[in-house]
Amino acid sequence: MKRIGVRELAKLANVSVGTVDRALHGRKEVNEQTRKLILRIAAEHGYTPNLTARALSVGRANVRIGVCIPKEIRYFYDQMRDGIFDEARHFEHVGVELIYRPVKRLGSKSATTIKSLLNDNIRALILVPGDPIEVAPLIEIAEKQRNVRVICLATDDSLSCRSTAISVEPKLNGRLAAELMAKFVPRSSKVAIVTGMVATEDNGRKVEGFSEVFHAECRNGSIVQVIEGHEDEEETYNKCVQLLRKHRDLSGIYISTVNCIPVCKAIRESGRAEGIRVVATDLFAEAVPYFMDNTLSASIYQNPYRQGQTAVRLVVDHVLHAKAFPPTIYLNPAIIMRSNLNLFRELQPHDRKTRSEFE
Amino acid sequence: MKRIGVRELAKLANVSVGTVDRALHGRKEVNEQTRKLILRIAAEHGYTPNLTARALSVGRANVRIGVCIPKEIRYFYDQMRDGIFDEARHFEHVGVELIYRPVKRLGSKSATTIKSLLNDNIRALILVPGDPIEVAPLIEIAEKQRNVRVICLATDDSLSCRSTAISVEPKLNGRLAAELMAKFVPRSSKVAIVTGMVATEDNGRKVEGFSEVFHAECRNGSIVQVIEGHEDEEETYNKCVQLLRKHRDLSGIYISTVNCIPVCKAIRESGRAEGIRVVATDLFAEAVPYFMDNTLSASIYQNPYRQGQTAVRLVVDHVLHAKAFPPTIYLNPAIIMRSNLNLFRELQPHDRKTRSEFE
DNA sequence: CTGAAAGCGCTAACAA
DNA sequence: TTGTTAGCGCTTTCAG
Repeated sequence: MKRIGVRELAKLANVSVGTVDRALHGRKEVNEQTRKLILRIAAEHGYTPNLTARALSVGRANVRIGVCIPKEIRYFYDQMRDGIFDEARHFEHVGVELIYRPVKRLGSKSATTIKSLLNDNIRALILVPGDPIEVAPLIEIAEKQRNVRVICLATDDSLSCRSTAISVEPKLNGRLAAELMAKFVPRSSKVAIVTGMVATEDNGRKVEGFSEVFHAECRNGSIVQVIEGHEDEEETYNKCVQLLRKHRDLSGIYISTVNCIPVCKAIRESGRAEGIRVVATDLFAEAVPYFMDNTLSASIYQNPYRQGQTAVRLVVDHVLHAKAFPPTIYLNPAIIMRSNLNLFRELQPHDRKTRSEFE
Repeated sequence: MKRIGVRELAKLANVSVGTVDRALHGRKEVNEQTRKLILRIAAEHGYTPNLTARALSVGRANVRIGVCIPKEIRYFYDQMRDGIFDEARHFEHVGVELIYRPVKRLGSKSATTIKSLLNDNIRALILVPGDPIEVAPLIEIAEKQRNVRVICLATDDSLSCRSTAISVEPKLNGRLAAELMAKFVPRSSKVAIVTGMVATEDNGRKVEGFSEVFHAECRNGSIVQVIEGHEDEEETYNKCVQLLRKHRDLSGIYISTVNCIPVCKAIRESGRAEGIRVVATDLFAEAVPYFMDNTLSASIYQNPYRQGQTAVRLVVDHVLHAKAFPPTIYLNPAIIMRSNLNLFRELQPHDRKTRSEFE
């Protein structure tokens, strides 16, 4: 079926393109009768606007998307940003435009940034909610008052009425780590968990997931300790040294945070890398040597690039194709091991030109 | 910096927009001198074409993509097709259009289909090369004579001059399987490989990769047998039964083909699922019970959906953004285990509407 | 309330 | 080899 345009619509309704345009956009300056007529004809003929033409006519920035993500913990959010930008670039010609206003760190108060974004005539807002309690009311305003679709990345703000959230389910993270661990270590093994703060919802659920599956899969296995490193290198290192000293028969450690280096160091220095299997989280260049010497057995990768990509894709689908947002999107985490290590984006050369977009 | 257009370029170079256009597109009908001048000015002013305008001007359906992939081994190619179609739909409005002419099975002679596609005025051709020897000359014709960019999916046709190929490197498949296996089984373990035909290049390289890494990672481990099942259920089953009978101390099997059911059946019936770790390839619904009862420990997933998606994306980038094709794209295989099983597309409800595009 | 007409930036057909 | 010009389909004045 041949696509129809405003021109033929006008002809069919015996009006001018101007009127058609007004009717299609529900502007007020049009007779209710003719408006209905035009809409009916449009529907009958399956009219869909040519978005390219619209973008051209209206002069870019049809679809402004605000982006507010942290700039630090460089690896993770760098990848996320790349995913967002790469994807957005593909939809430039239909008028997609990003307004990028990063905050310094995940903890940073983002309220003012978000507010400024909301005043910038955006259609959607992609953000990583640092403090859910601070952010939730802003999301409320965005969605309800400003008609801005909000997408949470990396972690959900379930308190709020965000349109959707994209993340790797933290519990799944833990479960997957546990399944690997249970298959790596012999029965009756003792393992430990190193985390940031259990109080953080995400970390708590990772620990929960790990614990459930580990007990189910490793016969007679036990989790001897859960260490909180508070994302601090030194604290984590010291606590690990103690852990290793205390449990001479430890055979596994699950690191549920990205902060794995101090753990690896402690293990390596203890000379017990052989006997201890480590499952970590995410990936960055400094971790590579620990994969190579087998200190790290595997890592659960949360795919920040794809999270970003997916967010933009969802917005595009929504505004351009009127596709509804799914309530939540749980991505599948990847498992990193020595063999596939070098295929991950984090380890590609930094030149943006040569780097593939297809991790 | 304000963006500059062909118009101002023309003014700056003291020529007309027509000439600018010709220069920018490296068409022959333009003086080498003026071409250089224009390009220099364009570069100096950081000219980038307005893709919206271009898309509009050039009119829709300017990017026809031929698709010739098998219809059978239903799961894998179904997913691939979905990936291709989903991605193409996003670029409909810039004139991307698919011509889908599947062949029955991977073995099927595809020459006539491909030829018909080539006569259909396509800009690019996405195909799964069944028989490289049969297909290579056709690719040659497409690329050299018809100016059609050819993209090989799932497996490379390295004989040919295809623009690019997207696949999971078979050797990596094997290596990853071996790394998992080596971590699952104790040292000095005996394992076996079940494959289709070693003579097939892909299968051969999988076996090669597995063997390399397994020997390196499993101290004193050995591969006691490589079974060729020729993708036949019965043959595979019988050979497995024999294998199990012969090697009472077998502790692992790597199945390098998708045909894992007969292997699982044989193992389960032997009552030795406990003692044998199985690493399989890809995923389909019938395999799920074997994951649930731990007959299957893991599977190396080649991500057909993403292969398809990536192919279309590459073509779009190429024609719309003049991006060069990378010589080869190796995707990262995913590792499927019990915990993340249900996140894979194969196990989602079949309703296309609810199914997410983001495995 | 409606119609006519001028572009948005680029491509391509035709003229010179 | 180069210049001129008419659109692509839509939005948006400006008149009526």
